[in-house]
Amino acid sequence: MVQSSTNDVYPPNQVTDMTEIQPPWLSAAEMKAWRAWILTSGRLANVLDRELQSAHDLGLGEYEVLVVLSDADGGRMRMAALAEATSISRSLLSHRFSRLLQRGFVAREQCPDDGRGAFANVTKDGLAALKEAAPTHVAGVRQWFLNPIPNNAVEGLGDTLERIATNLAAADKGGCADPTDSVHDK
Amino acid sequence: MVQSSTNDVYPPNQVTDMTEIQPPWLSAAEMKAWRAWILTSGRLANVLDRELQSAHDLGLGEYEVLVVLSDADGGRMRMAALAEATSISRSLLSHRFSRLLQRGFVAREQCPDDGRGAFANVTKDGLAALKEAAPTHVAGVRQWFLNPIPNNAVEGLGDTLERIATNLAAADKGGCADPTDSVHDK
DNA sequence: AGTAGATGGTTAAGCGTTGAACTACCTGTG
DNA sequence: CACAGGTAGTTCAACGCTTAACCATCTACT
Repeated sequence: MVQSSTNDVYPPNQVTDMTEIQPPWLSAAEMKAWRAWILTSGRLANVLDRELQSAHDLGLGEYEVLVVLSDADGGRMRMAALAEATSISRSLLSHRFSRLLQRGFVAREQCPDDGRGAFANVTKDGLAALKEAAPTHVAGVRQWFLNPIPNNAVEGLGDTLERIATNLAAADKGGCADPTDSVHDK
Repeated sequence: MVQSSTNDVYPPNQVTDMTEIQPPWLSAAEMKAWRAWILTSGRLANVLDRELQSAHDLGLGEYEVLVVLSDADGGRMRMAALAEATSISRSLLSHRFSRLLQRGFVAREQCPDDGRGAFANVTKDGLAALKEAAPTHVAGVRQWFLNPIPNNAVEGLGDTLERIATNLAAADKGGCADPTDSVHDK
């Protein structure tokens, strides 16, 4: 069905010059980076989630909610802001939040200024759970994510990832505004 | 509840020298890279999945299955190999596969050598769907993932990601073997 | 003031994913 | 040859996530 060793969906691998190809397909280096990204992002989330789950009965997503919340001024945030900071939908946050609520890790607080609004709070128990889980998490991040990165590359990688994340945030909000932030801009 | 502007779960930000801290917490640069990773990986998968879903009624995961399968020799693979190549569990693959099966994009084939085994095949329709969806997908990858990466950084990033992915693959298989592949090895 | 539309947040129903249990088959050992 | 244990793949039940609808409140315009 497919005779050559490569498909024609990603670029044919006869083309190995990575500097010229633009719209239609991906150069070899681009494709390698993309496929590695796909594999890495899936596996990394899985491994870290499992580590956290089995050691502390806390999902990576729940952990993130607690981290962001605990880092917020006064340990509280509006739900919408929390959703955005953790990059999940309001609906999903609502679900996650009520799971954390049942465990006593967070609390709701009426917002005085806005009758619709609510503040999310971390509780003492939530902070305790966070502190307990943090070493596991940080060790996992170091082992699986940071260690394989060359020391002098961490900073550059951070910049790049931040640029990608920022573009995507704009996409999620403004429907589909084309990203204004490309490093290839002259 | 939290007085300082930072929490004590990720490293206190008094510590800004990123070269020395090791086991306990993350340096500022490390933490920035990690948090950007978390945001990026979630958002990127969401955006690309939505693009593909709305334009071609195909999930990113399904697309990946078809890509890997179409790239395989003869357009067929054993289920377990396919699961590993796409980095998902056998169970999940089984589900995804049967969804693709219902749409006629793939087919099962008895494995002659091994009575338990099965080959996964891409069908003509599957390849057609793939070809149709590919431009959308590649455009998205370029726009959201590749464009924000400095041109000269793509290759290095690909190497780094591949290293991370390889370590994680080992972790998923051999239970919890410590990663032998760290760039910090002297 | 009164109304239309936007926003904050939750809820309901359906679907995808997960992990364990299960069937069938293969492999090695006595 | 029999049997124990491992492997390939699917299925079941539980759970988390997504989408759309929903209510309440706020804002802007007439």
